[in-house]
Amino acid sequence: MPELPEVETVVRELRAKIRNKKITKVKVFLPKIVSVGPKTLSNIRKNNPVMVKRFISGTTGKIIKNVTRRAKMIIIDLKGDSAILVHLKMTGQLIYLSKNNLQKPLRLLNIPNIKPVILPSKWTHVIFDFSDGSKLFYNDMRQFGYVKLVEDNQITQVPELKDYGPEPLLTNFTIVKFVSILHNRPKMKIKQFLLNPNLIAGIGNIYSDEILFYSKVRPTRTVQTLSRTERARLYKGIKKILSEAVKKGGSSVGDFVRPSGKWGSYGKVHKVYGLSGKPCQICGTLIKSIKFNGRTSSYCPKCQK
DNA sequence: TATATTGTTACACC
DNA sequence: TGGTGTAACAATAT
Repeated sequence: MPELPEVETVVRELRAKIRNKKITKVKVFLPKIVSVGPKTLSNIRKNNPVMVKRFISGTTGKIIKNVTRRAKMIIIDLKGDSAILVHLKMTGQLIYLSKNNLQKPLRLLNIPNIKPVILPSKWTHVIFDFSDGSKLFYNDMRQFGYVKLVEDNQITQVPELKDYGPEPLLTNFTIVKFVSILHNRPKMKIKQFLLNPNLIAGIGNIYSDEILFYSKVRPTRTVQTLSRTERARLYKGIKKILSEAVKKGGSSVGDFVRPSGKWGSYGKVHKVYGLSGKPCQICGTLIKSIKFNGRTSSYCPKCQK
């Protein structure tokens, strides 16, 4: 379940591995995963065979200029004014293997007794081959993610990209900006606020729970009830929790693995997410799990007010 | 077999 | 018009 830190981890490792490499071959096993142009999701899902041809011809032979990120979107910049956008959604993976590692079995799920596999697996939907014999695999068990090719001049028309809020780890995301966004949404529950990508980009269910624990604020509080101190703690929490998770290479909950096939270690320091029924590490009170707005939230009833 | 899962969009309502 | 809340959607493992 990749959120900002996981996607950032993928982007950094991928950048180091595939920059300046040439795509020599592209294979698409599941047509609906790929698309061309700044389309909406509903248009992407049409399984268009012409789309697949255009995707393959538009990417084959191109050289990778850079790999960057906006919110949870991976942007693979190609020389010649186009880019491949990859959204991993719930269970997407981008796994890079050098020529020497292609036959090495990988444990692709963070489940103790899962069998190692050699790629492509049954969940591999797209493969990019590079000129040095290395390969990039797009795997996706739930098939919620997508890979789309856009011209650089279309990038601002991609709906999900143009609507994203500020990047929380950039220096231009200041406390003044944060407080003003809060101010515009007085009635929203803080959990929902943190999860909304149009307000702040890149925060999902794991890190919103962890940020709220750090800030000592319950997920059900509305924005207008938050004190000055709590707003400041939330701001600090967003920066701190996300940047520490990036340092540790993400959380590796569920299906997230790094392009190298290794796992991030932030999951080991989760304080509330996935710990429902376990004692709080600060006060020993049992972590509570509630569901609202269709999402599960875990929090400590004593530490979080 | 019913359910849980999550990022994002669609839509109804005020 | 735009903030807000809710439902829907993708597909599969358990």
